[in-house]
Amino acid sequence: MPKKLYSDIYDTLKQEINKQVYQPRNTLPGEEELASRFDVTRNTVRRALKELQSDGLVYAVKGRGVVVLEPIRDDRVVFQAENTEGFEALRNFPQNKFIQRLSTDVLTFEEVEVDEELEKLTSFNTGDVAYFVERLRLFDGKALAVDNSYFRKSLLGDMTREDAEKSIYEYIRDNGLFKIAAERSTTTVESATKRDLQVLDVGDMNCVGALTKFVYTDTGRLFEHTQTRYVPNHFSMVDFKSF
Amino acid sequence: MPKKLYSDIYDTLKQEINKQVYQPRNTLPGEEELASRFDVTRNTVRRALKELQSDGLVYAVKGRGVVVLEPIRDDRVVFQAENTEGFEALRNFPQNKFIQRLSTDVLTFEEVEVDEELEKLTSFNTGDVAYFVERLRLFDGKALAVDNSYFRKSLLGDMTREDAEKSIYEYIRDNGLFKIAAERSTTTVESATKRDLQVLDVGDMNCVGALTKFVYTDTGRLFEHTQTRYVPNHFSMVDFKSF
DNA sequence: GAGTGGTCTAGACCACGGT
DNA sequence: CCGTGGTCTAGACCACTCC
Repeated sequence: MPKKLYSDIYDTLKQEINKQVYQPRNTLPGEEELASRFDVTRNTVRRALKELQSDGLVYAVKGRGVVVLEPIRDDRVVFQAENTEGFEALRNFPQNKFIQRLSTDVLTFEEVEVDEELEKLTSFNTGDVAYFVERLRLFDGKALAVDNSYFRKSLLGDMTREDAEKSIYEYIRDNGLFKIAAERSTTTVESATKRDLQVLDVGDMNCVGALTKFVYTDTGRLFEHTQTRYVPNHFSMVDFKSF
Repeated sequence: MPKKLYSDIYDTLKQEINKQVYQPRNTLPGEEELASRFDVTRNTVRRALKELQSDGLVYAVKGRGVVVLEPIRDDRVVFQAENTEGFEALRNFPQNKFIQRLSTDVLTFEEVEVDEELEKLTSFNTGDVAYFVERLRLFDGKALAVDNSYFRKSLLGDMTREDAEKSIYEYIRDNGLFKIAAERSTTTVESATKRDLQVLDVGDMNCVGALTKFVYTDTGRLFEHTQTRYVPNHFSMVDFKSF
C-alpha cells in the first residue's frame, strides 16, 4: 500500500515531532537506526529527512545528528499559508475558511500583440499574441488585490472571457493543453499607481505589495506573466532556508 | 581535485545552459548518458540535476526528459539578489557594487527581559534576557531600512554596543559561539508606524515592507528575531517553485 | 575511537510519454 | 514498444563532532 516509502516516513516523523515524541533541541535517532525501524535503506530515510529540513522542522549537523528546531508561534490572520500560488490555489485550499468570502471580477479581457516594451515586462517575444486579463480579487466585497496577467495565446488557443471568469487553470486542465511545471516570482513594495487607487480599496495607503510571477509549462515554455498588486496588511509570504 | 562530483557536474551543466549548448525548450541528454559522460553513477547526475531544478533552470518530466526552461530577463536595480539574508550578507556579496555606499547606524542597544508580549513576537521564552538592537541601514546617506532585532543573551554572552556596531555575526564567529543553521522568514506590507516615519526616509510613502526573520543555531536553538522594515521601491525578493 | 551525517557506486524495478 | 525520469536497495568510504 505505501506507494512512496520516503513520504510515509516523512509523515510519520513529522507527526512525532509535532507530538513532541522528539523534542526541540534534541536529535532524532540516527539515520541507521531509523532505517532499521522503518525497514528501508539509509538513503530512503535521508530523503525523508531532507524534506523535513526543507520544511524547517529539523536541521542536520554532520557528526552530531539531526536536530529538532524550536518551533515558532505564528498567529497570522488572513491568507496565511498561501502565496505565490495565486488566488486560484487559495480558493482550493481545503483548510481555507474564507473561500465563501472570496470572489473575482474580470475587469479587462483582451488580446494584445507583444511589443518591445511588453517584451521587457513579460519576457515573451515581440510579435507574440497574448491575452491580457485584469482580475479584481474581493474579500467580503473589499477589493484587496488585482491581478494583471498576460498569457501566450499560442499555448491557450481560443479562450473566451467566460473561461477567464471561471478559472484559467481549469480551462487548461479541461482542454488537456499542458501541465504547469514551475514558477518564478519576485516580491516588492511599490508606490500605488492611479489604476491601483481606482480599483483597489487601499484606504489611505499610498503603496501596494507587488508579486510578479512567471509560470512555465512542462515543455519549458514561459506561458504566463502575472503581477498581483495587493493592499497592505492582508498578505504574508513564508520562506525557509538552511545553510 | 574535485571534492564534490555532483557540484562539478552542476557547474558544468549550468555553464552549458547559459552558453546555449542546450537550448530552451529542448531536453538535456538522458541521465544515463550524462552519467557515462561524467563517469559517475546516475544518482550523482540526478543530484546535480535536482540542484539545477531548484535554481529554476530546468524541469524534469517523467517519460520525456529534463527540459531547459526559457530564461527570464530581469533588470532589477538596487538590492537585486539579496534578501532574507540581511545587510550583513549584502555587504559581503562580492558582486555587490554598492558596498561603499552602504552604512549602518546603531540607534538603540539595550538588554530587555522577555515578557508575555515579547514572547508572542519573538517566540523566545518569558523570563529570557535578550539584547534589543535597532540598526538603521543607510544607502548614500538615505535611511532605507531599519532592523529591530532581538538576540538571546544566553547564547551570546556579554556583547557590547561596539560589537553590534561592527557585525554581530562576526562577533559570533570570532568567539566560536555556534554556527547559523537556518532561518525562517515572512514578508508583508504594513502601515508605517510613528517610529518608521521618524527614522526612515520614506518620503511621502505611508507604508513599509516588513521582513520578519527567525534564525536558528546549529543546535536547534532559536536565537535571533529580526524585523526589517524598509522603504518601498528599493527591494525585491526572488523565489522559485517547481511542482 | 565511536558515532554521526555527507558522498558515491552499481545495481534493480517501476510509471510514464511518445512511437 | 522503447526510452525517459522516479524510487529503492545494499553496500562503501570519508569528514566531522563529541567524549
